[in-house]
Amino acid sequence: MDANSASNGNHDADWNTDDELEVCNESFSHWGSTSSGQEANGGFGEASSPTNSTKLIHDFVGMGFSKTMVVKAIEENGEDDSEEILETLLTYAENSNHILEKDTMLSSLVDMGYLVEEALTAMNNCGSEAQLSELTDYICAAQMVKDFDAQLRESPDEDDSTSVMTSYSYTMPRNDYLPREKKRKLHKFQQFGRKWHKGSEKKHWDEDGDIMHLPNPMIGFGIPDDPWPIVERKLPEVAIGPPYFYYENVALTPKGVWSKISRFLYDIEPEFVDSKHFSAAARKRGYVHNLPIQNRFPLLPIPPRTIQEALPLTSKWWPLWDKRRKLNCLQTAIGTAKLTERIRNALENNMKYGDEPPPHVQKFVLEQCRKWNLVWVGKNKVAPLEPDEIEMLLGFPRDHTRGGGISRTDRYKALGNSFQVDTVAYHLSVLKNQFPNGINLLSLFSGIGGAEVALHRLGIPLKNVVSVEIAEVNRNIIRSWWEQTNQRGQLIEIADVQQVSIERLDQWISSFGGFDLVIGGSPCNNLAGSNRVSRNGLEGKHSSLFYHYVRILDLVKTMMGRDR
DNA sequence: AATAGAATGACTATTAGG
DNA sequence: CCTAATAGTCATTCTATT
Repeated sequence: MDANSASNGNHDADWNTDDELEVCNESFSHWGSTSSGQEANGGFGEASSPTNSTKLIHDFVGMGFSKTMVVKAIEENGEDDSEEILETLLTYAENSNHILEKDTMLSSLVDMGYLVEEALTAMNNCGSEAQLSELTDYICAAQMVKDFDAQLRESPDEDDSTSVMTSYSYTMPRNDYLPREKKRKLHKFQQFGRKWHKGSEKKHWDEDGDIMHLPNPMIGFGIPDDPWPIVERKLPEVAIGPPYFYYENVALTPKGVWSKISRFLYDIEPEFVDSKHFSAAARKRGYVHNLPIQNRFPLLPIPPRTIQEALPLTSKWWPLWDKRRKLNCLQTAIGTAKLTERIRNALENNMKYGDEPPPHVQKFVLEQCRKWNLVWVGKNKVAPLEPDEIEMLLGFPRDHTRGGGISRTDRYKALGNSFQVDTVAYHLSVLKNQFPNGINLLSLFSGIGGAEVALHRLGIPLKNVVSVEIAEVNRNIIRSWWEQTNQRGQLIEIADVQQVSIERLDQWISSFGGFDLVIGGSPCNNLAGSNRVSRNGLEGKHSSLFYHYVRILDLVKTMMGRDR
């Protein structure tokens, strides 16, 4: 049984009670309700005028459908309405694809000796694109958790009060992560100084062996409706709030970066989550926080979790041999028009009569589609996502980044650097019961306000928000969102984290009575894999601003009376 | 025409896992 | 060895405004 689902029911009722929330709800209502029947004039007219069946067959086969399916569809619908035929063909394709894939996977698992129930749960949670090995790992790990749990109940453990660092009861066995002694304060700034003196030898500080490994599947301390029981984790004493804090960055960093981040954030083990479990696009991120991890609940409505559900119009053009159901990570740069043309040419020059393109062409096209997150928008035509589609995939209201004089390029950049709202909101949902009257928020590196949007969509009132964001266009986006959602609290905008001084913090804290949450994701420029120029790690020009997050969090903790 | 801002397209290495 | 993924940077070109 899953310990989670019991807690999912009690919060959704709150969703529509507030006026402001309804505005928000409206902007999401296009999901799932979009009908795909009204367009299809563009580029399709030629097929319907001389209606003889050979031409029809030729046209549809040219679109990538098999001849037998086309003939069958024409028999069913007659040859007058090409719209109807196309719909039928798409239904065939969808069904046969899904059923085939699902069925073979399920029977393989059952053949291997797993229970049908176990197999289905695993398939449900790992997504329809999951490999067999991923599914078996999932089932195996779930079994281990069960056993471990049973063992715990048999022999209640004795407390090891000798160590300040209490152990983490995470659901996966980990021998790779060894929390350090708590000599932090002095030690970490000594280390900080040492890094700057490194000269010729590049990776010296990675050599001490504490490399953090990423979990597989990447579901952190749990995702909605997953069967893994959540065990209470024990935080180091110094890490416990107030304030709560929540730090985020890319999961795939150079070696040693996450160990260091964790070391600076009170040795808390990062929670690595891939947002593909919350949305139709992947987003592998690490989160370090001191929030409770029990009784989380997801944002409603549940967003579409496949490309086909999120972007229904692309299904018309999606070839059978493109098996993608999830998008890759949404980045700041998009594919070029030249690439679209290259792909179109490759397909058209190799499209034999009534057949799929040859394997080497398929391979090339699929590689490029994955690399640049391209979707099918016409016959043999792929294109990058539109900004509003990215907004939707990330959980923002439609047109969140639109207007205010922001360029298309800057929208892509801002969105590519943002939170996935559903994922973050799931982690923050535990605050709702604790703060019925709202929270005071310190939001560092706010970007386009992912944290604010997540809290608002959770129905957690925002009392005082100090938002620190360097880009003016992003501050404009947050301010206009603040006004449009009729926030009653106060929004204080600061441009630079380096200007967040002790004096200012003291002033805010004494005037608000403290911050309830310090949230932020520091720049990943120098950590991200796509960076070919300056992937310098945590000490890079931008990414080293991480240390300001640590500085400010430490100050807030100290001023609020803990950790002295 | 001069200018600034926006758009374009070419540019790998480091991870992890099999 | 292989496949696969990856919140990006930069010089150049285009375009809108003056």
